[in-house]
Formats: sequence, structure tokens, C-alpha cells
Amino acid sequence: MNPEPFENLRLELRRGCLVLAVLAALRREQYGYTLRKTLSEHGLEIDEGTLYPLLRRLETQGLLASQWREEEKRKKRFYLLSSEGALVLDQLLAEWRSIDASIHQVLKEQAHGND
Amino acid sequence: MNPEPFENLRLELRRGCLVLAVLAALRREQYGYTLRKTLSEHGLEIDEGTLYPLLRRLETQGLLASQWREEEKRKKRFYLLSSEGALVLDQLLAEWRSIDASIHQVLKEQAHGND
DNA sequence: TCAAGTACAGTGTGTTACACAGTATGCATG
DNA sequence: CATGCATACTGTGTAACACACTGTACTTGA
Repeated sequence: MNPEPFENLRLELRRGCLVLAVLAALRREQYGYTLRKTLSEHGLEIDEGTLYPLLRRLETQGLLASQWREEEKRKKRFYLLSSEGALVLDQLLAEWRSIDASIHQVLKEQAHGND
Repeated sequence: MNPEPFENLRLELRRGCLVLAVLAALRREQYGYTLRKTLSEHGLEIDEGTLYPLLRRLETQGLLASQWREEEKRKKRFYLLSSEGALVLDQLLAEWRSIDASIHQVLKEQAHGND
């Protein structure tokens, strides 16, 4: 049934962080394919089927803007963080740090004599 | 429609981290109510309707064990991390640090060629 | 004695968003 | 012209949270 609950939890853990990484990466204009490679190089694999809907969602929310453009004889859709997106990125980073601090606090608690 | 996409993203960001916090907190035996308060004190609010199903899921996966017991004239269900849960906690913490490092790397990239 | 509050645990439903697998196009090159 | 890669997108199943709700036992106070 659950041979590897860890895998599942690991994916869960990464979920919310993807948005953070995408927003952060799009402070510099990029198109989807290279964005994906960029994140991958930094250790965050993201499926295409996850990335593109995510980009569209973020654009719908006004957090980023996209633009079809031709480059190297190919049409690519370039994405760039909007000013609103920059604000949200800042807020999310603050939340991220807060969560990180909370986790560290919990970790610092004694595990008490259990075994 | 989306007056505050940030709220949504913020919740997403917290989602996966809840498991991490719960597992970490349950290195010490606790029952649901105090667990919730503990996490809340450390800055991680978690709804009861989120916590209890989560606990049951983790127990189903063998990551923690629970036990009904009477204390202060009340029956409470005490939860404690299992040895398997401790392993998973370690792995998740490693993943957490890895994600954190990835995000920091992405953040370090220049937004433009500037500065 | 009864009402209300709180400690404590649980359930059910809607929604969100990811993973996965698939489609589609253009270009390069053997 | 077949294969592969660069590039983008879609559809479906599923997992899990948020929210609102139910339910019990104990305590307090009028």
C-alpha cells in the first residue's frame, strides 16, 4: 500500500515551495524551458505539466507577465515577475522564514525520554 | 475573484511543512489538543480538521503510534513518533534543508545584469 | 440543577493544485 | 525522412487541506 510514504511527504513538502522558487527565478525574464532548467540546476525539479499551469495561474493572478517573442528563430513565451509579484514574493519569503524559524523552534524542544 | 492570491499561496507554502512540524513535535509524546497548542505557540496554526486526519494518516503509514490513556480524569489519545517516523523525519528535514538551499541559490541570482 | 464554556476528538465536503501521461509544433541532422 | 531535442500546452486522477460541523466529558457559576 504505502511502500514509501516518505516519497509522498517529500512531494508535499516541495509543493508550496515551487511557487516561491518560480517567482524568485522570474525576477529575471525567462521562458518556460530555461526556467525549468534553471530550477533543475538549483536542485528543484519541476514537471512541465506542473510548471506551465502554474505559470498561467500566476499570470492570471497578476503576479507575472508573459510575452510571446521570437528569439533564435523560435517563438518562445517569456515570463517576468510583475511589481505585484515582487511584493508577493517578498511576503512569501517572509512567511518562508517564519515557517523555517517555527520548525527550528520545534526541533529545539527536548524529545524527552521515550525509549 | 482573487483579492489576495498571497493568502492562497501562503497556505500552500505551509501545507507540506505541517507534516514536518507535527513529526518533529511528536518526538515527545503529546495528545492532539496540546500538540495543536504547542505548534501554535511556535507560530504554526493548524486547524483541528487538518490535524486529526493528518495524525491518523501518519499513524496509518506507521510513522507514529497512538494510545488512548486517562490523564487528569480525561481520556486522551497520545501520539508518539515511531522509529520509522524518526527516520522519515530525518529525511524530510534533509529535504527541507535542500529546498531551502535551492531557494537561496535562486535568490542569489541577479535580477538583471545590474549591481 | 441547569446552562454555558472549554478541553478534547472526530467527520464530511468542496476545492485546489500537483503528478503523470499525453499532444503538438518547429528545427536540426544523419 | 526519421529521429531527437527544444518548446509549449492539456486532461485526468488523486491527495490533502480548510472550514464548518458533530459529539462527549468535565468545570464553573447562577
